[in-house]
Amino acid sequence: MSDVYKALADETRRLLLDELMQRDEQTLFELCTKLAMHHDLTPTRQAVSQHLDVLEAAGLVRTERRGRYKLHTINTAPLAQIAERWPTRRTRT
Amino acid sequence: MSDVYKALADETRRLLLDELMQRDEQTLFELCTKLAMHHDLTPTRQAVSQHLDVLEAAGLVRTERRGRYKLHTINTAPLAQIAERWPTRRTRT
DNA sequence: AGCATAGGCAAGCGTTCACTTGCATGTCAA
DNA sequence: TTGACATGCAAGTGAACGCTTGCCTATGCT
Repeated sequence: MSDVYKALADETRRLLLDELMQRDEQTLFELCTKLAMHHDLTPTRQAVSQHLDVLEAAGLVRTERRGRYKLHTINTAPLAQIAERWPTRRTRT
Repeated sequence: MSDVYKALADETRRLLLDELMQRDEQTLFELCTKLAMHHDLTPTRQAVSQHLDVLEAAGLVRTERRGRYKLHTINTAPLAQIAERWPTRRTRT
């Protein structure tokens, strides 16, 4: 779980998760394009690739090779555990 | 919210939140002691103080001065927003 | 085969971060 | 008032981080 928190610390990685929420199974180039179009971010392809590596190592992204394409899919499971660790205590009634 | 994610990136800060979940209104020294007792961590007082500053800046900790004591209390509200940003999609039925 | 496309590897660079050290401020009790 | 206690401020250091650059591998199409 330590890797999950570190993965979320970067804004670009959070935006990548946002884009994957919109649609699963996106390639590196698709995600690069959307960062530029939706968020005016123009990091290099390698930078985005490294971000995706971090997300995958944290278990937040699953990948699948299909021919020369590598498809990325979000996995929200680790995120649910964050809210569970520090649950909002019930207001005394 | 960006500060919230960065605040959570450090393990010591997450443990501080854990301790504040156990009991609110703890002083800097109390938290230092608990890090040592419960987690075998012995950072200096200043290091812990800086961590608490980060947590406060992120809105995850509220403080109140009472005489020479500064009491720290957790605020879980920002944490709930994390799970809301990337909700687990319902499995197709 | 030849070429374009999609992605991978690795070194280098500047910044941020966590931490320590040293000193200063403020509060309370005797 | 004096001393002990709780906290604050600031500079310095080493490591981690995000990013770029340059080159390499692999797949698919004509």
